[in-house]
Amino acid sequence: MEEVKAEIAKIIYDALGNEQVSLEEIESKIEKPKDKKNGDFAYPCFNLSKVLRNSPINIANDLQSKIILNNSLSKVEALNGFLNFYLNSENIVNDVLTEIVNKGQNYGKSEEGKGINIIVEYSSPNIAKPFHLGHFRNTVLGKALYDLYEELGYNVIGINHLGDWGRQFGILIEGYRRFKDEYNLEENPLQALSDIYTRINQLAKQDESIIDIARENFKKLENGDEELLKLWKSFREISLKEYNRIYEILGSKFDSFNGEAFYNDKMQEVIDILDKKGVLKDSQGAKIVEVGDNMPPCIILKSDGTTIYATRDLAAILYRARTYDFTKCIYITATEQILHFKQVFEAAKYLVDEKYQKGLVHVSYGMIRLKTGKMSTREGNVVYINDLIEEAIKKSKDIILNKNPNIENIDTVSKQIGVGALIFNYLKSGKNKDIIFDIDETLRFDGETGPYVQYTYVRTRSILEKVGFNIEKIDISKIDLSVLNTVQEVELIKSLEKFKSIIQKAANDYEPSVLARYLIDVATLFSRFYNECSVANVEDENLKLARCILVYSTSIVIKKGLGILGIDCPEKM
RNA sequence: GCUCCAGUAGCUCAGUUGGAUAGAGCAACAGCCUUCUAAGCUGUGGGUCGGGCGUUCGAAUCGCUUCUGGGGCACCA
Repeated sequence: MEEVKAEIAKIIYDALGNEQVSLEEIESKIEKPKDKKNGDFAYPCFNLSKVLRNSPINIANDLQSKIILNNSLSKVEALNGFLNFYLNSENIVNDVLTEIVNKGQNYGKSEEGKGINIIVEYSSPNIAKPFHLGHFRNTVLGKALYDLYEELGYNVIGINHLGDWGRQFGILIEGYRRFKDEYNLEENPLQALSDIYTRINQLAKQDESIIDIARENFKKLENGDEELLKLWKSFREISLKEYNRIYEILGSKFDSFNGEAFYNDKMQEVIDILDKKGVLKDSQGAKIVEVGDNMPPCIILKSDGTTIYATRDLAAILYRARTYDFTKCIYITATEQILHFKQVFEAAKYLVDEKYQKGLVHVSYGMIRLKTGKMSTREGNVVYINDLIEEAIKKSKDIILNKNPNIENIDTVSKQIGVGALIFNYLKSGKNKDIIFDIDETLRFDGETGPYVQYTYVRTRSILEKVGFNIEKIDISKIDLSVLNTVQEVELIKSLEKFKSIIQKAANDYEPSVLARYLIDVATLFSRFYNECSVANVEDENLKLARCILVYSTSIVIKKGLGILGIDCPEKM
């Protein structure tokens, strides 16, 4: 499509015959009209007005008469001072469908990232606590970015920077010792740990000696006390087991689970380097690095001499630069950490080469709140992701049993649809938006939702099954695709053409919602086609096959697109 | 106080390298299943693009200012 833009620029340039306006200038002004009635490309003539000393309307009319179209364009029209170009749709129809059929599952893939390493750090829950909605948004975003970059050919490394170290384990260990017999650690061990943690914290409010014991516990843990280390490891395992179950459902991929504990012995080097460079300064008893006038300094050592999260993040940057030689290292966290990462990234320039420092990216997302306010484990107003998934599956099962009682694999399908609705709901709007959790809104199944897109896919499969279409047995060069000329067909094909650039944009903007909304578009255009153009009942064999190819192509794009977002497509629903 | 994000239809949101009558979904109302799954499609109504000023041939989009909501502002992560 971009080539056509350059061609149009050349055509206008030739027709204009005016040296004062450069080819580049013209090309940069060419835009895609919002309304398809105004063609596929438009050139606004307003800025020519001064140069040519004429009204934009006259200029457009004049240019229209002088323009000589080439093969890829069907017509040009002057309207309201715009020159509107219409593409020769036969070419697009043929090019797009042929490409999809030839590439199949590889349609949309790019090589631009070949040999380049990109890290996506995401999910990163604090262990010993169940997954809640906040983690969910993070995880789903990260997984989508992971796949988007993979689609562009990058070598992606997914890192789950677990919150698996810190004083809270001192207190959890104490709680565990006191109350472990009162909780059911067999059935739902993670919930039990979390309950114990809440309880011991309550108790600590009244009994300060518990804090002292906790501090002592953590110190022992840091010094490698065998018994405590064993306990800590079991907490970590219990947590990971449960998290992995959820990651499986969401399609998340991790190449490393190195969390905070992993960097425990790697922070001294950071301190030494900063000290040696002379940037480590004393301030109010703490050791800090200055990071500019408009930001508070980055604290490296607290006044009690212990490290802090910034120290750990810096150690991770150093380690990752050495281990992964990354070109980009993307951090996904909620907006509340924006300042923290600004400070850390600034301080990192004393630690790693410019290449790595420039590659650090913080992708932040808006908070999820309840109607009653911010989620808080302490207050007990938390939405656990397990409960939500269960509810989503139950709802989709009810609907399926109602609409399609004889379906096979009901459990698999209701899981795919329930989870699809959840994921899609959290990816369809921009990541910066705060979300107020509303169970009815979250579990919607019609309109702009995951199930709608999945349903569209099912319809494509259903048609192909009915016709007995087999892509392996098709020789596309023997089919006249130019018969696909209705508005519905051409618009759908044009939307399929955009797939590659959509992936590109979604990755560049760190914004999977771009892809989600695109899939809604494709699904809507397919549904219009579906309503207007019959496939199975067409008598003309060539038209039937041509339409089958369009249906098949649509199915490829939807399935791939949803897959990137972490959503499975059922064949029937 | 400083700073970041958000403010578009009753609700949830698209649309920001400035462009042609501001778009969807939900909700409401009216149609479309003897034909490939109606979780769908078509149509109707619904808008001071938070307010103001400015830049421009042209502003939801850029600048300034102001209001509202949310986040952050050194020893939590």
